[in-house]
Amino acid sequence: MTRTKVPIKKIDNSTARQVTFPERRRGLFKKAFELSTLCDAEIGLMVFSAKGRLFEYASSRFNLFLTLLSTYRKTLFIFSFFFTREKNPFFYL
Amino acid sequence: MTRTKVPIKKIDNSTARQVTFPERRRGLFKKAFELSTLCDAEIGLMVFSAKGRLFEYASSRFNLFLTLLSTYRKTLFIFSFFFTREKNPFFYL
DNA sequence: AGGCCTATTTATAAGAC
DNA sequence: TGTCTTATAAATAGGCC
Repeated sequence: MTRTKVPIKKIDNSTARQVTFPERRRGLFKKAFELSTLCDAEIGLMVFSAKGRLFEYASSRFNLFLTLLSTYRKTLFIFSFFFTREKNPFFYL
Repeated sequence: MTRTKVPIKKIDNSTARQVTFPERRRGLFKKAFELSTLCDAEIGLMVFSAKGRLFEYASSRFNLFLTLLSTYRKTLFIFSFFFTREKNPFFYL
């Protein structure tokens, strides 16, 4: 239920946190798509889960931007260690 | 008022579109902050207005990512021409 | 152009299964 | 664990100033 108001701080319970993550992630991506569509804006959005998994959204032209970024894969891979709490991040941009 | 349901397509009226943009942009950034905080996720979000103005949000560790990106300013500047409908974009990453 | 108001739509937390 | 439900919180469209 947003049957109850939830304070905006890290959810203590791990299970509850893992349930909330995909729900709100989906909501965020939907909002990004709507803003881009309604207002003719270009949007790039990257979300790393606590375990370092990457989810991304890009409006049409932004795909060019992400393509550009892929040029720097090795550098970004190094940086991935900063984004994850895992010692061996399982994603690769 | 969401007194009426709005179809998700480009808002025809320019004034209405310009009113909606900052409102939904604020909403999107808030959602990004909430997801990052609640679920311990790292988020990078870039929004270009139709005129090419940049708005961005980054959760804590993502600032390192944006710092990295600044290394490629010149390349991104060239790309800015793809993001904007203006001939002379007034932003510079 | 920007800030409040508020009816209505939308998002979502917790339950049920 | 995943899907569906539903009560409630949150976002927001259009008015008004």
